[in-house]
Amino acid sequence: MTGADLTMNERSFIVLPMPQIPPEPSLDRRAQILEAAIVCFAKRGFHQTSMHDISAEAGISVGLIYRYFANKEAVISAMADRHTKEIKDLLERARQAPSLLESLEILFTAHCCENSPKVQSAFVVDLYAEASRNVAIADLVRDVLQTSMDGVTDLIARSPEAKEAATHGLTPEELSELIFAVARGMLMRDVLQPQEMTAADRRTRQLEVTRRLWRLLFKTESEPAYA
Amino acid sequence: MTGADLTMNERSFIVLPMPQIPPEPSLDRRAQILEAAIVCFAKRGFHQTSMHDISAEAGISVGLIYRYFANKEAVISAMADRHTKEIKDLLERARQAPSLLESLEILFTAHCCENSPKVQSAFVVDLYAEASRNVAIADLVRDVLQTSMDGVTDLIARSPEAKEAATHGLTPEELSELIFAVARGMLMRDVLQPQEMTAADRRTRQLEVTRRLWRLLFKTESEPAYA
Amino acid sequence: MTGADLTMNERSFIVLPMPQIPPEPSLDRRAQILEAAIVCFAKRGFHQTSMHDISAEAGISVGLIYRYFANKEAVISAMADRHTKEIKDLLERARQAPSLLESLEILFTAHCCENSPKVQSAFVVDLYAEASRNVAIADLVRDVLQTSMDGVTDLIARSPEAKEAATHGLTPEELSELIFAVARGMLMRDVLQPQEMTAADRRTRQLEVTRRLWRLLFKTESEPAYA
Amino acid sequence: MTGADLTMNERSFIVLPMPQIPPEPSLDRRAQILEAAIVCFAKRGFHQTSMHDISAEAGISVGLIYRYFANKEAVISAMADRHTKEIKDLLERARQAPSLLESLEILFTAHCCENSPKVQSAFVVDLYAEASRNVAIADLVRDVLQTSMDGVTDLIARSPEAKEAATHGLTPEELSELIFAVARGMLMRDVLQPQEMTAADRRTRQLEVTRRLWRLLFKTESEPAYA
DNA sequence: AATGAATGAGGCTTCATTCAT
DNA sequence: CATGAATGAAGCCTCATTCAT
Repeated sequence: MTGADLTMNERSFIVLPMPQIPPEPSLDRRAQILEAAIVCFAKRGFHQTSMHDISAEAGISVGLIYRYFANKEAVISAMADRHTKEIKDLLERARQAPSLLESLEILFTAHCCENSPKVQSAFVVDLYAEASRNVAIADLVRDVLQTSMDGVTDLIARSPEAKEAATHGLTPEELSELIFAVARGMLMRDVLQPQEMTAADRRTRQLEVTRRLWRLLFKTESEPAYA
Repeated sequence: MTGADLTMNERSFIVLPMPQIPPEPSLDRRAQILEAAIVCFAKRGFHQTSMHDISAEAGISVGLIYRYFANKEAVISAMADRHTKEIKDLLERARQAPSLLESLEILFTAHCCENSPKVQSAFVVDLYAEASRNVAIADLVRDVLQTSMDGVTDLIARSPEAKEAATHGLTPEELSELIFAVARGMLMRDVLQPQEMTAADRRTRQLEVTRRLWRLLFKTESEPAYA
Repeated sequence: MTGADLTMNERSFIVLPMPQIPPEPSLDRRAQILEAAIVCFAKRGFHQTSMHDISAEAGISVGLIYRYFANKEAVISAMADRHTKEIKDLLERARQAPSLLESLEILFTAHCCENSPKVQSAFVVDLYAEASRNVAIADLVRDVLQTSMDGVTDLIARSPEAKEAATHGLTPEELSELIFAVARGMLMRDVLQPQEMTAADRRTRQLEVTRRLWRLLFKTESEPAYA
Repeated sequence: MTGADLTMNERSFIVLPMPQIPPEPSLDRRAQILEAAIVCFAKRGFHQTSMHDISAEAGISVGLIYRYFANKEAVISAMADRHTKEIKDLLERARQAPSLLESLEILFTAHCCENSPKVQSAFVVDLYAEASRNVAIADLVRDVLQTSMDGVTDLIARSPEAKEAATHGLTPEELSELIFAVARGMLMRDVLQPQEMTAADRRTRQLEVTRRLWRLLFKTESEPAYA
């Protein structure tokens, strides 16, 4: 694993999603509204975001939102659905990475993208907060989490690295659980960072933790320590 | 680690905090209000909780809250302060545990207390969400986190177990960071659990993860697997 | 007066208006819209009916309504005009009845028609309510009322039954006024009936009152009581 | 029945209710709000009256209304309840009149009071309109109507005038039904009168009709015609 | 100290109306 | 001629905050 890999990963984020999205003119109205909504939600939280905030961010009138969403609750739900899809996409991308380490790097750095972070950390924390009092959201989040964890469990089970390594008597499932706990924990920490911190800086920190975790879980003692 | 240890940990929660607090009659009004506030905040979140909710929960009038707090913002801040103190108490208690494992168990199960969890997971997630848009809260949370991490770093550095163990080339600080990431991640997961889940069940799950993590970080390969 | 008469009256409603109106394809758009409007108005009232309700009921777009009516107010006005015409038609039909009693029966049962009551009681009550705050509507309703009353006054004046009868020292005009008061009062009562009540049941009740009134006004004491 | 009686009746309305009501300062808030509400409702109708209209008329803030009523619907309901009580009071007053004619006069002129008409005709018409689409209101109106009719049926049954008179083979119940139909019908007509018409003028017209009706129903042919 | 009545700004939502297609 | 997306004003309601008692 060298600096070259890092660059490659970085490109895979920046190059893939951006090109086919022209600013957002012909983009479906629902999508446009959700795009505006996540900006507001990440900035102010669900319940401090007013419908006016969203409409202003989207550059449309308030009333128009109601042509696409029954009410504010529905916007939040749709937002949660969108998040679900993005997480699943992310998982898919992680699955296709050439190595387990790179898979983890993808998962851990999804929110560190200058232009279109797949995962806005503040939004996700808010989503969990909402889940604690909205059963529908809780179900949805639990589901996407389970799917993701299953995916990573699978990844680990198939991974030659993982097999070789002494996995400390932990099952792939347990390893996956630990990995996701760390990922959530790091996301939570991310919201404490000053807003000025760049995506690149966040990414650097995340990669450090990712590699540390990877070494811990999948490197045998005999091998020379990484880096 | 036996059933006895478990009981001991449990007592350390229930016995310690209760005695010096006679139910809450002469108890300072501020404390009474904060007590009511956290119930509401955990149930509904900061911004869905109205001042009336708090006054009703406390059994006093709305106006009275304003005699003790400048405004709602101040209640949230005071709440965050109180949380800070509780976390620091928790750290203190963890420091005094006879072993590193037990220290970790204390840290990981603070929110699994039937009667008065020191740490309400929903509240903490909300606090982080708030931190993402309120610099004062962010500073405070960052500070308490740093203090806690420093404490655990120190604990690890002093721990004979840790020293003996091959710590995979990770510094005590890095280990501490990982531990807190997992702790936060597990807290976040906790809010997804159905409300019906008992404190005991939550605790069991937390202890499993704690021990798994401890084994991973501090047990050398040569030693026989735990349990 | 027998069952046969009743049937005849009934037919006079169903047979007369329908034929020249082929369902409503080539039917003028205005009429189509008004047809939809009265359904909505009777169901929800003028001001709880939205333009969208009307357009949906008519199976057209909202915008199209504005091609035929300047605004909602204009729809209500046109509706009132339509009502005026229907009342005048009704009067004409009543005039042509073979006897005064039958004339009254027609007037009193206009709103008890299964398929297309000429007079929807809820609508009429709403129209009067509107009249109380909209001078234009008030003028129109007053006018149609006056015309109708004049018609009935005339009918009474010409009626042999009425002449024969001791009319209690009341002029035809006064008798007409009383008749219309009762008619309005019964219409008002009709809106209290449960929606499930059939047109036939309503009609039966109306006929009872009509005959009672007729007996009262136009039967001499000496004659044997009716029915 | 002479002019003297008329004067007496008139006084009985104006003198009785007014004295004990000082403007309306200490008057219960609920009552104050309802007082403002009926003014607005009579002027604009239920659904064109905004909560702001009511608050402005009452000289209070909008929010305060919600301390006394759950929502607008509740204001309308309370208004309907109040109307129920007023009608029952009216009935009581009518019962105590020395003669049947005077009872009827009271019932027919309740809405013709300069300062505080017991019955605002526009409001009542609106109430019936509302009843046609709100079952709760319909039940209430039906109930008060039944009670009133029963009261008058009873009055008729006891009345010596009525017994003497040939009541045309109509039962007291049927007579009562007819009387209330006329009363409702006259109320409905009242909303067509220009707003400028004074209470005195309305009253005069109502008294004419009342006496005409009374003569019709309760005077035997043999007696000399009234007036 | 304590109450809770009162205020009014602000949020969600609806709907009459317009207008580009 | 017809559509329905779009606007924005206005209505209902909540709630933080104040203040007279």
